Amino acid sequence: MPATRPARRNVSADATSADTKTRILDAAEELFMIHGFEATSLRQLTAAAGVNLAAVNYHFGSKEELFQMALTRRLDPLNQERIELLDRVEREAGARAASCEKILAAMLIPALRLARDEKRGGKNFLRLLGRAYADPAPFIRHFLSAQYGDMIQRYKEAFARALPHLPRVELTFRLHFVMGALSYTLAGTDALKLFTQIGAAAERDNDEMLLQRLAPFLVAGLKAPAMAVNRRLELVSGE
Amino acid sequence: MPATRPARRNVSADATSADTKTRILDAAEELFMIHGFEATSLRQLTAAAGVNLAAVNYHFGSKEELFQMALTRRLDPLNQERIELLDRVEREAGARAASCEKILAAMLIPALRLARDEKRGGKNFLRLLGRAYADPAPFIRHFLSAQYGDMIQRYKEAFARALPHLPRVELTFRLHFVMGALSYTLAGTDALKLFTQIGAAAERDNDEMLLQRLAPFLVAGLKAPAMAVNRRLELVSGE
DNA sequence: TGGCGTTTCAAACGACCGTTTGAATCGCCC
DNA sequence: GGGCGATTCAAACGGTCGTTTGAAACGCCA
Repeated sequence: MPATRPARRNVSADATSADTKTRILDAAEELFMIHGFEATSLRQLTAAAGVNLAAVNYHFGSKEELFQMALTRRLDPLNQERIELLDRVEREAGARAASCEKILAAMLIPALRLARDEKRGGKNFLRLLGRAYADPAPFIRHFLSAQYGDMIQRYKEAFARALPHLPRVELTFRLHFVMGALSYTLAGTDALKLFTQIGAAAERDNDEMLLQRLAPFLVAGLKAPAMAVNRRLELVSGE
Repeated sequence: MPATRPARRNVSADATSADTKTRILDAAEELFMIHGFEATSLRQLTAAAGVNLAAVNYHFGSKEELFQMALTRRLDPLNQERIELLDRVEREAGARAASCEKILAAMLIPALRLARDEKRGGKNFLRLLGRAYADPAPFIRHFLSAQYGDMIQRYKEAFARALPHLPRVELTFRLHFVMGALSYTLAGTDALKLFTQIGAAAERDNDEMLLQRLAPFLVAGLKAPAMAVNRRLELVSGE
């Protein structure tokens, strides 16, 4: 009864052809990114990885656990780097509050580095992550919330110190908007094909240029004056 | 050979129990919103609608066409209202360019009205729409692009006049960010459960409060100074 | 009332799904 | 070389999927 997962035996530092688990994870990263969790079948996934169909259940237990492992593999180092950068930014700010720009940079720079590093998944993984944010499956939501919660809380407190005039509730909403723009940008789905006319921008630069342009947009949004009480969204006077 | 869709015969203005097509569309709106397109089966959908399984293929041809029809039903009036409001805003601005705030309001107010109107789908449909933005299925992407393209182009030109100093490429990116924050906000998935501590806000007010708070955030982001050339995203001096 | 196009219905179709099984194969240690 | 756990493999499991079918029920008009 293989209720408990068997332990790896010999971890050969194989450089030429990756072992079964890694091949599965790499294929999962790409296919889940392209098609989403539900629309990706284990049959096409194992075929793309060049492994037997049963290998997923043997090594990971289930399709859901494979998905979580594909996320965790890249997300844990990414989030740890984010925490370390935030620590550093706050240390260097000393008694003063770290600036919005620096805090946001601490959040985006690790993603930027990861996007440039194909060995850590590169752009593929960032798109998978952006996709996962928007996926409604309860196990995905629950997993991300457990995996991201602490980091988000740390950043929220940092932003609260950087924006002391901003009501806490308003900050919560704005971080919500920040996550939305970020995940949508990372996912790169862009249903409206807004980018069709951008043209000559080198493909290689796109992802970092995206985050480079995203940062000032988000900083300005975060620093915007809080919505005035009783000042409704209005089209023309008297509406 | 029922290759062509049969025509409706007697459109009874039924108020008590909606006809089959409407019941299917209502159930589709809710279930696609909750579970997404792939994860929603026609069997649970027709069961929820109280109609026969074959009714979907009879009335709509396929699951994909049903999805598109569920979107179109609400989206066409919504977008038309957006175009009309933009026309009005630009007419009132006269020779001058309409302000960013007004243009954005013309975009958000119809969504706000729809969120308040349960007869037109209310919050459910807005979440379905936000979800559809993030869905990678090619037929959804293609459909939204065809359905939204013209309206987005109109708004893009309006924003370009309101922000004449902003390079066109920068505006394209920023509208991308705007769409991201908007769709993520509408979808309301919020994998990180940022809202858990908001507390006492009345449930009924949430959706309009969301858009009320989103507007100043987005306006500030749109008005932010363009990213300086060679000014990289940086953490500390010299990084 | 009979006929006919529209709609509903139960049933089945073939295909694919995630998962399990049990035997075959591999790689190491005694 | 034999033994044994780890891994791979082909095959099948039960189930669900979207779609199709052909007959039954319905609603109108002649």
